[in-house]
Amino acid sequence: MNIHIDVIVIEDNELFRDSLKEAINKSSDINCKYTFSSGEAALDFIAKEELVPDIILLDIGLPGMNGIELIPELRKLSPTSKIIIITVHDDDENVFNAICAGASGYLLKDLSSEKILASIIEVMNGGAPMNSHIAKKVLNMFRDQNVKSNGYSLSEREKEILSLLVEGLSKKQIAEKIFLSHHTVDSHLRNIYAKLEVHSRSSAISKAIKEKLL
Amino acid sequence: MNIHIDVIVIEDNELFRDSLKEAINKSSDINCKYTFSSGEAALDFIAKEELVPDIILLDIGLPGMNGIELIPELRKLSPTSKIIIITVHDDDENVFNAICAGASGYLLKDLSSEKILASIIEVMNGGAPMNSHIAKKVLNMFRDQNVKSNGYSLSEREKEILSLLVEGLSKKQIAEKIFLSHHTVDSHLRNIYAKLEVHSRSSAISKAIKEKLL
DNA sequence: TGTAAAATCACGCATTTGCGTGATTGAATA
DNA sequence: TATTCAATCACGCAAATGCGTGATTTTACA
Repeated sequence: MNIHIDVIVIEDNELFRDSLKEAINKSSDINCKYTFSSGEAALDFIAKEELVPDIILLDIGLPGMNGIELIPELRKLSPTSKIIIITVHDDDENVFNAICAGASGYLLKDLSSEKILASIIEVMNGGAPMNSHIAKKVLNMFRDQNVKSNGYSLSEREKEILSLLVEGLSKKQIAEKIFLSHHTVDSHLRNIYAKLEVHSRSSAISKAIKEKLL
Repeated sequence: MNIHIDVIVIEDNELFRDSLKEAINKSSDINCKYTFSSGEAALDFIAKEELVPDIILLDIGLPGMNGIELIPELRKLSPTSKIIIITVHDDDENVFNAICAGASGYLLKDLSSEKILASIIEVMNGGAPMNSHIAKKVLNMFRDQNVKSNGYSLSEREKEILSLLVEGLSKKQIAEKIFLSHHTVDSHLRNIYAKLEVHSRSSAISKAIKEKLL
């Protein structure tokens, strides 16, 4: 079979850009015809030539528009292209933004050319190659977003009522729904407010959702 | 220097368990003294012997308590141990639960013994080795959790007021904070409710947070 | 230049909410 | 056995809320 993968490189450092291109073109299956030293140049060319690369190797630290900002623009012009970030920036914010913008891989610049080629293949096969420290960051961010707090020791009844609050029901509606007097619901609400240390329905709802209390 | 990494294996398949142990013990730096065929056996032994392994290789499909349920228990007994999942289960739910429970790596069983050893080293160095398809799943789940909806075409002013709502302020407080008449705030609120298609403050707040409107 | 949308302000009213201040019952726990 | 705590119910009141029904002024844009 004759696989053919088209790659473009967007990287402002001339040396690294050329060495990436060279490394890629050593492979028979993977081909790099175009490289760009800025996001603007790449966007112009892609728009004009209606270029649809399989893979875009993208640096973050670019002159003018940075790599992260570039991702949505690239995806507009060529939605099927997979984007692999290759950068020195491994801080949470950049990683977070790149992933949310839709990058398919996140590699650091210390990588050998063999591993970069392997990563391109992985992405083409539906994978998401990542530097293992980046992966750790992603895992930690992911976990932190999904920890269920439990520190307020709400009773089951209170959790039940809190979740109805979050659904937008009034005291009266809650009372009807779970067959209680509205006085009882009121009483539960006060206890909930006390435990959550809030003084309004709004704050309780915010806290419940943001801190994943249910 | 003389690194020494203690590994235990929890895996019910005898063949795979033994082959893992053997592969690990071929390395001079990494050592596997104990293996277990069930979570319960591992927990008992760890508790009794006060074992503190550096790495726990953990299967998901175990008899009795499954690997995911095991993670919190293992972390209680030996909080410093890093857990690497090695399994055939690559569905979203298992991946999600494993990560949230605090796994440091997620590998599939088709991996060569060299790569497993390399993964152990990576975890010891603070990384999180992951099968690239698993990584893709994590990336997708992560991205999906962080997409900002924008489909309600709220104006800037409305977003501002909505965010103050979420903070728990009353109309009067909002009015004072942004130097408006409370009538004006009321008016904005009604427009927000209309755009979000809700009829209460509670529902608006829930929708704003859950759908990441701010 | 005209028009539509956004932002501002206003009154009245029925309903809802938060809170102070109680009480009773039953289950769990020390 | 005593005591604590969750769950239930009750009254009253000041404040806040949602909504109907207006109006005027900016701002954007076609």
